[in-house]
Amino acid sequence: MKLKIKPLNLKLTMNSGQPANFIFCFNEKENRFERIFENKLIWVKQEAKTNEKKKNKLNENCLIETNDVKYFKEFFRAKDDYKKIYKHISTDAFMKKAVKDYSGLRLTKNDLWESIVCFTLSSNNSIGNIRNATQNLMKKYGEEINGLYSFPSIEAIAQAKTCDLRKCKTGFRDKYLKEAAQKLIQDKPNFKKMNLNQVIDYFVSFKGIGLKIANCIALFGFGFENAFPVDVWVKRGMQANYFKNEETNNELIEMKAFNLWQPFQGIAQQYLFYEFMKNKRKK
DNA sequence: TTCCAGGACCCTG
DNA sequence: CAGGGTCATGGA
Repeated sequence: MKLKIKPLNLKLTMNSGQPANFIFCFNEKENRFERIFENKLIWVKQEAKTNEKKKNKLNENCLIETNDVKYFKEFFRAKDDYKKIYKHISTDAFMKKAVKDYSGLRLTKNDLWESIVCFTLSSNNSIGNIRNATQNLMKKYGEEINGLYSFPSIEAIAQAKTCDLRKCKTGFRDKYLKEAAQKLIQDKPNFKKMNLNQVIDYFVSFKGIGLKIANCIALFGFGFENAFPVDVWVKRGMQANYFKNEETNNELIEMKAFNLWQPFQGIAQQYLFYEFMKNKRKK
């Protein structure tokens, strides 16, 4: 079935630092992203007509094909009005360029438990390693369906042996995963009644989860688009653009982001991250 | 070999 | 509460 999501750059979105990057597999033969969800194979693809010269305008490149419209409507947050969002976060020349360069990068709504695992693994880690560890966990603790593996259940990780988690290349984060699963089972938190700050406070109480990762969970797992994860690159980018390149603290950075982009700080953050890192990585 | 990856913990002063 | 060492793992 066809689904219209406007705007959307599928590859950019799926390969960005969101949980999809770690969980979905790219099927080269079929040219599509696929995964197991609720015991069935779901997939999505987009005709790659994005030649470098043909910039993605809002109306272009928005048609995708999928076998699960419902899942991907929610996943891509189809209701988000990016025309309005782009206008709102294009506060200066830097952000205007970021929006232009990464047009079609969408915030995705991810499963909460999957988000917790992926971002717990992200601590002092690289994208490649996170992906590798996630896939290893899926192979060992997920269920095989059509040659792919589902994401491990909370119970499976709660009952896993720490040394077996370690064998999946989770590194020192092995115990964090197990403890998080056990804590969730024990707490039975009622997230529906929680606002952004309550969600962040709750997850910061987990071992291995600090403010940055808690904000990532709030942003990608809950869909709080006003969450604002501050990592090293966001900090540098914010300081370079809005603090005359002077050293500052996260509190002032969050306040600045609030003043500039509220309530879309989380989406602005993604664009700022990629635009700034593109130029500054490798010195 | 050394350094670093979209951090967080823990110990010091 | 600010600053630094430490934590697995793999790639450059």
